[in-house]
Amino acid sequence: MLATGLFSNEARNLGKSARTRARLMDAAVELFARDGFKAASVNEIAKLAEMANGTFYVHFRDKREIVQAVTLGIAQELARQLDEAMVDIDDAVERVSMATRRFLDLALTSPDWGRAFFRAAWAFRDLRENMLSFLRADLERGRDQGAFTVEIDDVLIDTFASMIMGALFGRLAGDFGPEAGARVAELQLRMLGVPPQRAHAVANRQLPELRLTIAALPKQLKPDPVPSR
Amino acid sequence: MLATGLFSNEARNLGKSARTRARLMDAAVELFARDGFKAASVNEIAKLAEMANGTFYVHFRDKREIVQAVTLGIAQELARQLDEAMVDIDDAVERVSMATRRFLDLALTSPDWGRAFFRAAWAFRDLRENMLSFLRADLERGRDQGAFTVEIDDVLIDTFASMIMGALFGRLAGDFGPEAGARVAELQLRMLGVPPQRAHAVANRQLPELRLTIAALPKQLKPDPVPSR
Amino acid sequence: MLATGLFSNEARNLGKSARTRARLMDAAVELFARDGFKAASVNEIAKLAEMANGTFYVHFRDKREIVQAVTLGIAQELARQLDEAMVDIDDAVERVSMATRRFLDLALTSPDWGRAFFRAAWAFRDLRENMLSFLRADLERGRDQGAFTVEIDDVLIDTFASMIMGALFGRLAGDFGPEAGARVAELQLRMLGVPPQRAHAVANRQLPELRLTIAALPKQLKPDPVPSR
Amino acid sequence: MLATGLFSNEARNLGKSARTRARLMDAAVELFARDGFKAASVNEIAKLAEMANGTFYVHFRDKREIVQAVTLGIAQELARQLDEAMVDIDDAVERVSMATRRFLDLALTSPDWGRAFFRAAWAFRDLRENMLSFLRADLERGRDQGAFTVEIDDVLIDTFASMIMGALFGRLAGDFGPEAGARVAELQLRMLGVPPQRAHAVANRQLPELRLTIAALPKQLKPDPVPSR
DNA sequence: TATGAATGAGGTTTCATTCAT
DNA sequence: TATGAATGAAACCTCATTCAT
Repeated sequence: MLATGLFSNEARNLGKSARTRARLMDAAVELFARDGFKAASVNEIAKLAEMANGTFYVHFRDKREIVQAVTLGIAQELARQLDEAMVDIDDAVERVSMATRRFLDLALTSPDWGRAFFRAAWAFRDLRENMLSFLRADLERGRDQGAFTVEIDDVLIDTFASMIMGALFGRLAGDFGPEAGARVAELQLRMLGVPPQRAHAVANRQLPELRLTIAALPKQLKPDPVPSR
Repeated sequence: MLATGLFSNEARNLGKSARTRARLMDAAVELFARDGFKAASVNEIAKLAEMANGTFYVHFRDKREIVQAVTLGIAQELARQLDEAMVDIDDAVERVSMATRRFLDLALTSPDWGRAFFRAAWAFRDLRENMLSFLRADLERGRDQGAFTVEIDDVLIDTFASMIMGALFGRLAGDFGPEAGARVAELQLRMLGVPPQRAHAVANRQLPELRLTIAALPKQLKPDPVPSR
Repeated sequence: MLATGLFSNEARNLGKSARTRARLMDAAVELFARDGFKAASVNEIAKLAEMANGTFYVHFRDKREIVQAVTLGIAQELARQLDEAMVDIDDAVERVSMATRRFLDLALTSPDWGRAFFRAAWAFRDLRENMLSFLRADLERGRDQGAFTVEIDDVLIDTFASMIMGALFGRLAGDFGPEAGARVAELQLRMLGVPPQRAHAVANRQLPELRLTIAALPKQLKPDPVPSR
Repeated sequence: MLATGLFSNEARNLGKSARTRARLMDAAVELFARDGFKAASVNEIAKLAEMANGTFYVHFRDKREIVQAVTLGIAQELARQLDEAMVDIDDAVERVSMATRRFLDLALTSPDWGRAFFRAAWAFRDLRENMLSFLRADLERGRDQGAFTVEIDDVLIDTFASMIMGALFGRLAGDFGPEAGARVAELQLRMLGVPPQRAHAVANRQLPELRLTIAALPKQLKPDPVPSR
């Protein structure tokens, strides 16, 4: 019955409608990851979710809406889990390293989510800016703590994010193994001005096991006008 | 007559067939940049190139083929020009800074090319690896010259490339101005272990004016099996 | 709660089932008037009636049935009210003038009803013939009273009706004002052979105020085989 | 091969594209007549025209466009033929009688055209007003010649047209025979103030045989905002 | 080579209707 | 009675590709 996707899991205790909607979203994630937002067809989503194509439109006004729901759902869930994982950490150097490494772990927990997130990151400015604002806070914290010697500006933040996304891509493509997260975190810390030894030490510190929890549902998101799909 | 695109320019002294083909490629670049590879339609390409849709298939076996031709053509041309710009430089620190800054300048000379390149970079592994091999050479040179203290591995190279691509995206989206290239180059040098002052100095050194030349034509390219489209 | 339509009003003292049915019919009239029989959708009718779409099929076997019910209901109600308004009039000249003028007034009391009636008139032969039989009686009365010099045949009756429908259309479209009824009645009387002065006088006579009452419910109606939809 | 419709006939000496387009228009007329503009489907039109559904969109941007082309084509052709038939007649009484009778003859030459015209008349204000302007000219001529005693206003013209349309409907529905045209013309003349004997005489005068000729092609037309389909 | 009409599979979306609750 | 999720046929339209000229 395939009710195995993460959205279905989140919705397993909700009403029938919510569960059907979640099944569609799970199917959509899978196809978005494989084919992209544009190439994935509504009919195929419905077929993969094992329901009639008309059913799709009972739950989503149109294709745009499921793209938004899936995208936002993934972003929110990743952000929530990342936040949870970092709640106890105060040191900015640790936080920045943790953010990169944990984010990659989380996004790779379900490669479909990772792939869909990767696509969405280029397509939706809202989502991008939302993620970047968290990053900015930690980078500024590091500057204020005197740990980072580099100036914090938009280019830095964006570049920092690009390094993470590059690592995500490499891992999804199978080019890199699990150690890539630590490696990229180390490079980031070097870039920020953390002394090489400390950068290496912090970035390679053993992380506590990843404990996954499940949560809420999405709302809104509007696509970039320009460089999307 | 629109014979103004870069491919048409390259082909201006070739036979009629080559010139027709080039006009199609110029039209394709424009539409690929605006709509993506999937959404750009063959009919629209032919219309923009001011010829009958059937003519398209005289010059390309199918849509895949023009995507490859355009993509590879752009990559080769960018690589050629970049190479030319760097031919006299020996110092790896200078080379690496120059590569990032010049590449961005070149790719933004024609935003359509930049956009098409950006899309292609994620879609075609061959193209990616081709670009990365040049990078690797310069990074290893820097290590051998004792300028870079960081270990050179695949993750580093890929990360370095991601930083460039992130900057390209930001510039195409209008988020960054022309200074972004120098800024990213500086961040890269810091990451590689170049002392901050030198990194800043080299990355912000005045560049010789960009002199554009025109050249050769493409052949082959196969798309990634997995995370493309 | 919108229980304000004419059918709901008629059914206000009946059982709950009848009232629900009436609410659906009121919603249907509104949408039929706006969109036509074909374009009005069952889901939209139910939504406008503020109930679940499934409820529709508790009260009507299918869409055809509500079209018939609404159509016949409107026709019967218009005929009843027209009849009531004319019950005291004996002179055929007065009756014919009154029929045209009052019918237009009645049909325009609720533009939705007028529009729906207009559409139905071309679509349902039964309804048409039902209306025409009343007309025939008055025309024959006029002939027998010596007021009309024209021969009474099917073409005359139909033509007479067409003049009314044309006026209805013009008024619904906003092309004509309230005076159109008198004008058309005058033209009809001239056509029938009433002397112009008398035609003018009778057609422009002040009408007693329109007093609306409410009444019964529909049953049956079958669509024309040929030139409908 | 069905290349028998009137549009195909008109286009029989034109290029292949025009002939295909005409075949589609002939098929469309047939289906519009039977099912209405809304209910007739593009796929069915293509099927009836014996071509692939995609071919439809080679010749028409969308369904609206073929509705306009067919509608305007019919109206123009009917107007042209009617004009031709009346070119030698000066007497307004004769002209008015001729217009009604000949129009009905023409429209019934091809019942599909008649039916499509009937539908279009209610749906497209432009078309309606175009036809009415010809009518107005003849009615004013009659007034100026002293033949009509009635006042010429919008309601009169519209009513006059409604009488014709009513007769067309009756003939299409099979309710009336060929004599209906003369009968309606007589009623119209009576309405206008022509003395009954003259009205009868003129309306029943033998008409010269109908000689059909073929002609030009359509351009433009926009649908009514309000009371259409 | 070049043309452009023709094809038909497949995309998104709507909608009358059914059915389990 | 009432609900509303589910269905699947069918609507409009797009597009890569073929083919006769």
